[in-house]
Amino acid sequence: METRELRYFVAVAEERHFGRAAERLGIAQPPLSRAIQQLERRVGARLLDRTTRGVALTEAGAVLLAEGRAALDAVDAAERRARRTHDGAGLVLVSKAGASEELLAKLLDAYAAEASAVEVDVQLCGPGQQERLLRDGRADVALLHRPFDATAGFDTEDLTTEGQAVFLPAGHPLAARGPLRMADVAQEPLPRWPLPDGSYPDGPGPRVRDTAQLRQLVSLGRAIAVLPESARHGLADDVVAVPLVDAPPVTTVIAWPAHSRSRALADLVRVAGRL
Amino acid sequence: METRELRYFVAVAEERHFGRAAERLGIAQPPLSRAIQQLERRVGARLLDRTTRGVALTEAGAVLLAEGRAALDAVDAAERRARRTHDGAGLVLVSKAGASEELLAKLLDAYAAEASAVEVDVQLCGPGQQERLLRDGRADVALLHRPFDATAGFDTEDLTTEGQAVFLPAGHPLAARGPLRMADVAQEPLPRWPLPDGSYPDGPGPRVRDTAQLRQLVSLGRAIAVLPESARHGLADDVVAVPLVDAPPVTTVIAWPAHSRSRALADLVRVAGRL
DNA sequence: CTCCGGTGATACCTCTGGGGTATGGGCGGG
DNA sequence: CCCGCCCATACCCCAGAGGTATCACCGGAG
Repeated sequence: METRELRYFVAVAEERHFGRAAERLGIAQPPLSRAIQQLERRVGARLLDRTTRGVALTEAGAVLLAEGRAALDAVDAAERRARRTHDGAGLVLVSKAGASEELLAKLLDAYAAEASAVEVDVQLCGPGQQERLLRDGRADVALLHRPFDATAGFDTEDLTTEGQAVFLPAGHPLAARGPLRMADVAQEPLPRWPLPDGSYPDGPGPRVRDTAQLRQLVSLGRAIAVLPESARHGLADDVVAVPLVDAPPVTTVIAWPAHSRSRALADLVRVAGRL
Repeated sequence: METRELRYFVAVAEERHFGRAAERLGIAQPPLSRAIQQLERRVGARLLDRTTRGVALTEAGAVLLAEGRAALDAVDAAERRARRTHDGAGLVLVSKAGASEELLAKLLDAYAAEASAVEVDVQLCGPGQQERLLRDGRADVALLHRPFDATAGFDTEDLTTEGQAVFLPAGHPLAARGPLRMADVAQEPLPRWPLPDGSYPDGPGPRVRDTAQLRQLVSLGRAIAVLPESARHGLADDVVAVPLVDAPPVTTVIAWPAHSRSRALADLVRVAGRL
């Protein structure tokens, strides 16, 4: 199976429409139809149910969509990592903006002190995007937070575990009370995080893309946030953090693709483990 | 990057020789040379150092070889799993021959009793091959044994942990003594297991491919074996198992590709977790 | 030093098959 | 019932993958 065929299939499966998929791929619709037919012959299975209104995935098609996305990411990763190796670029570390800031700073300092340290390119992103970056080779290593981020398919090492706290504007009624419970904040307008496809769930609450944005909204009195304790690091005094005693603990882990074997990555992980 | 290019590159990188790689690929050498040049232009990096005696990998080439193999496995997996879904085939479970036999039997029985059970195709193989089968889609789920098997990149769930024992022919001098220590068997001719590439390390000791073979050799008095305790299950009385008190414990885990989401697999894992 | 064998690269040809345009067939909605 | 939307088919073109013949280069044997 060629990656071209797989890319074509993924486009059609996602658009559920040959015309739109062809446009997205920059080709005409008829060759796309033919390519999918050829792919179906090759796989030996019908992948799409065609109707006059569009297409639907068969069971086999759904499997090929899921597995094919992973395969395309792996191919992209191979190309990107080879190119970056040639360019002499260092490691790309990805972390959620505003999360584990202190830990990240310590890690970067400690690693930079190593004799064999290479340049570390830090990339910040919103939640749920790190896994994708790690999978398609745009990043080499990530800081993830269990149980929020999926660590499936990566090698990981636990770094720290901490409780969560409620972050409130200084004047908020709950700010004066002692430690809170989940029930205390159940009625508050919690922010909405994007789903994996980039859209937001319906409902009240402001839309946020990362913790840094959220911090600003809290400071503006437009939202309250439930975040790991360490998010209080570097906070101005217009936001207060109140421990949330019955929230599940959050573990920060360092994660990397399972088959990675580079010296630089191994050093970074070793340094992280010693923090 | 097309899978064809990647396959060509992996062949040349493995053979370290354009002529042999071309033969293996079933094409002539000149188009292979051109394809690699085109790949190097596309990646933007020299991947091979050509000499008049053959080729050597550059650093970028080594990265592309490692990542490319994983990517090709992922592409193969996508195709195989889609085909098997269409054919209505059930799950393929792979386990090492002779290992965890009782656990495997219980798992298969318990799963078969589920209302929504599908057919489970059991495939037995030698050590170190399960990961490959899981990665390239020839299997859906595996029983692995930590710390012997690499579980990196898979989702896993621990099933049982057990100690190891020495398996001896009934008349062996050590068979009469009580529990043994590692030092007691250090001088014995332990069997040689194949390396990941299929070859065997140099040295004394018989070559074995799986635990079932090994059991027969022990019974014939040609070898002694260090295996998890559960390997004593179903053993004839011409072989005795003596506990090895200071051997590292072995954990049997059930493992599956991280992105697998099939109902049948989820059921099987759930059943395994309840054993 | 020369020559030979083996290695990858180049030149040039062939023809497969991927992509384009034009058009057909079939179904749902107004 | 007809129009519009959507995917499939027919047919053409040419980029590019693959083949053969040959070259250029280097190491080693004599």
